[in-house]
Amino acid sequence: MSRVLTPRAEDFPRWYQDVVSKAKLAESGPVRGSMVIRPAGYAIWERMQADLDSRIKAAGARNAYFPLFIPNSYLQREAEHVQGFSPELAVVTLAGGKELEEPIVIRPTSETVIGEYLAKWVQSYRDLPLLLNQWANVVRWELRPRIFLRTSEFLWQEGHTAHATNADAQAYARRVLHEVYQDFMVNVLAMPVVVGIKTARERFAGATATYTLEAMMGDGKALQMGTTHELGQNFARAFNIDYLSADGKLEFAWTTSWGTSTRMVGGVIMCHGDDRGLRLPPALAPVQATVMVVRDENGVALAATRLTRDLVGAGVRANIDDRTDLAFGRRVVDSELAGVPIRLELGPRELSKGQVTIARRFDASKTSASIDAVPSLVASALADDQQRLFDEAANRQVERTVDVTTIEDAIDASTSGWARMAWSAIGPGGEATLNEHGTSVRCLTRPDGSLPERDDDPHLIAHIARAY
RNA sequence: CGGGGAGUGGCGCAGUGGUAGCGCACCUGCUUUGGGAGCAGGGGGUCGGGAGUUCGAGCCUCCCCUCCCCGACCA
Repeated sequence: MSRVLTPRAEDFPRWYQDVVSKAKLAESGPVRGSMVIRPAGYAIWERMQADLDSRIKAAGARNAYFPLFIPNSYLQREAEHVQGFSPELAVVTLAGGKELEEPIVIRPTSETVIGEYLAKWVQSYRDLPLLLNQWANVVRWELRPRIFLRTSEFLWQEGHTAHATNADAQAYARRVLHEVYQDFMVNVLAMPVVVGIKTARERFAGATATYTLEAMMGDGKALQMGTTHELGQNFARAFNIDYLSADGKLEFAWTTSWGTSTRMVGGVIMCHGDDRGLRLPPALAPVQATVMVVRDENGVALAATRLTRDLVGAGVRANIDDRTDLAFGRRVVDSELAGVPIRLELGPRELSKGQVTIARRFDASKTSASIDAVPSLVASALADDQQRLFDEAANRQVERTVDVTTIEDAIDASTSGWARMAWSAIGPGGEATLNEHGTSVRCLTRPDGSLPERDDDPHLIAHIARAY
C-alpha cells in the first residue's frame, strides 16, 4: 500500500496541501494566488454559510449586496484605511477599451461603499441601529498565497452596522463576536478559540478596536478565524453618516464591521485533520454518515438503501456508497480522506446477522450493531465525536500553551505552541521584537481569559504565537 | 524587492550530445472485490520561449518568461 499523505510530523504544510488535493477540496487557479474551490470543498463552505447566516440573522442583521467595484476616491477618504490596504489593492484602470478617468478598486472590503450608502439611509435616530451583512468575494493581492488560508480572492461574509452611540456599537461588535462567531466555532466547528482584542499594531486599518478569535492548529501555530471591529466615528465622519437625535441634534453615527471567510475551511483542516486526512466535525460535515455496500450479494444493496433512508429519516445527513466496482480499500481511504464522521459497513457478513459495522472517523474504532439500532446509535455517536473533537483540540491548546516572563522565552515557546505573558512586560517595543522573530501578539485578554474593554486595560495577558 | 531552487504526458519525477522514458492517474478486456486489487493491451508530450554551437540539442552557450521555497504585509 502506497502512502496516501505526507505524515503531519514529517512536514505539516505538505500534509495540508496533500489533504486539500487528495480530498479534492480545492486547487490553485491559473492566476497566482487564486483558488478553485471544488464541490467537496464548497460543500463545507456552504454548511458554514448556512449556519453562520442563521446566527447573523438571529443577531438582527439583514443581507444585502454591494458592488465589487469601488471608486478609488472612496478608499482615499479614510486615511488609515487607505494606507492599510493600498499595498494589496487590485485596481482597474482600463475598461471598455479606454483608460478610465478614475481608477476602480476591486473591493478588498466594503466599509467605504457601504459607508456611502449608510450615509444616505441614515437620517434619524429612528433609522438606527442599521444592521447589514453581505456574502461576497473580496480581493487582496497576496505575496505569499496559501490555499484557503491566504488567497488573493476569497469568499466571506462582512457585516456592517451603524449605531446611535458608542456603547451600542461596542455592544454589538462584542455580541457578534460571542453569539455569532464564537458560538459557531465552538459548537459547529468544534474549535476552541481565544477571544481577545488586537494590539494597536494588529488592529484593522481604520478601526478603534479590533476583536479576534484565534485558534491553534495541529502544528501549534495560530490562525485568526474571524474578527469584529469597532470603527468609532472614523467612517461616519469620512462618509457623513449622520443623523438627527431625539433632541434634534445632528450626530455622527458609530459603525462596526465584522467578517469570517473561506479561511475557516483551512482552519478546520489544520485543527482536526490527522494522518489519514480530514476529520470533519459532525455538526459541519456535509455528509455525516456513509452507508457502504461492501459487496452486493444476497440483497445487501437493498438493505443498505433502506438503512440510508432510515438515517435520513432520523435527521442524519447520510448517503450510500454502492460503487462495488471499486476496491473496498479504495473506498474506505476516500471516505477517510474526505473526513466523513461515520462509515457504516454493510456486507453479506453483517447482513446474515442483521448487523452493521460502525466505523468512526474520529478514532478509527469499529463496532457492530444491529441494523434497527443504527439510526439512534449514529445520532449519539455523531454528538459524541463532535464533543471529542472539541476536547482533543482544547487539550492540545492547553498542553501547548506556556506562561512566560521574558520575550526570549516567548519566542522560544512559539516555535512549538503558544505563550502567554503580561502585556505590560512586552509593550510595543517587545511586540516589534517578537515580529522580528517570526512571531506575534495574537491578542490580549484579561488574566481570566475574558474579553477586555480596551487594549490599554491594566493587567492584560498577551497571547503570543506564530500565525498563518 | 533580497536570498535559494525548478521548468520534460493530467500529477510526481528520471533522463551529461545519438529513436523521449518511469510511477501514479486515464481508456479497453478478463479475473477480482471485507483496508488504495492483478494481468494483458492502449491513448496521451511544440521537453517554458527565442536565438546560437553541432552532422545531430531535453542535455552545451546566451537572452527572455514563468513557477516554487525562505524573509517584509494580511481574513
